[in-house]
Amino acid sequence: MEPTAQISPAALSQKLAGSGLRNTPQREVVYSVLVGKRDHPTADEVFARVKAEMPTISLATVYNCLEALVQCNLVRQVNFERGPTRYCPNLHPHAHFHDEATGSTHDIDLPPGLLEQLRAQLPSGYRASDVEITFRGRATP
Amino acid sequence: MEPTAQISPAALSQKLAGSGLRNTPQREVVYSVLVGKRDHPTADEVFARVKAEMPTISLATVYNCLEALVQCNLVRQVNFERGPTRYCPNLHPHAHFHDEATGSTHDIDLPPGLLEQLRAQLPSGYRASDVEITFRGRATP
DNA sequence: GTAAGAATTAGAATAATTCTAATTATTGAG
DNA sequence: CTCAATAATTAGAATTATTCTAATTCTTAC
Repeated sequence: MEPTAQISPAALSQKLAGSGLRNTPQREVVYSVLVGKRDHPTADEVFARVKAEMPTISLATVYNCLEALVQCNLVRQVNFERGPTRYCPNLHPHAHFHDEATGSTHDIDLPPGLLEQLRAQLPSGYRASDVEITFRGRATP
Repeated sequence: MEPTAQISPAALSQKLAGSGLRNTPQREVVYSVLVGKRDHPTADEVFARVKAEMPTISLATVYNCLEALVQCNLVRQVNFERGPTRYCPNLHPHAHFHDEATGSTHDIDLPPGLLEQLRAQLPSGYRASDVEITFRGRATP
């Protein structure tokens, strides 16, 4: 997979501005740390890496910067079903739709074969015991 | 979507036994509460519902029961990327593979159109702004 | 240059989950 | 049947990840 190129500080500022946010040295460093090592770090790990370059930064600021970068679509949160784990006794293959307006979660039926088609995308040697598909958005009745 | 039928206490015991676990009154009540109202409750919500029937149960036991039911494949955890949120600067459409052996997460390229195909499964009126696909398993090199 | 708003900081607070130690229940061997 | 071993439960403490708070600093626009 070709990597996402690191954008320039000017472009970063512009992206942030597009969401009504400012650029700051902290946000630049947090972003460059993420692009520099693409191993899906946690906020704590980002904090540790950023501190090497900017020892006075606080964990709260790292959270703030990550939130800003996610908000302006420069960074994705990998597991964004934040909050408590939810449990589901439906054993049929299905996806979940998380309604951002109501906070509720609905099951979405999947046609047979779709999961297999997805599994087929895995490189050889990758054996997936589970596939989780989550949609996030709004349902208009 | 046709609902998962509630299995009998005997079948529940058998399923649990298959994973080296025992059946208990607490596990039966937790399971029946999940099947009784399929709204993807949190552990806390399960706790509240179960207490109505079994006031002496503890939250720790509810967690234990849920874990047991997940382990014997009677219940699915809806957001199972437990632990800290991870961040990813890769903006190309891609899925994630979470290696259970190493705890690491890899990006998985997706062919163009696959996300659209997935979105097409949504009932009308459902508008998804994000689709998250997570594989869990092992990668054998 | 100054006022208003935004961002940062340290540390406290909260929320979800896991751990601990004591107790109770169940199972299997004899 | 009885007893030891193991499993499950309980209450509460501990931990972990995240968010909040209040004080301070930085930017931007006028």
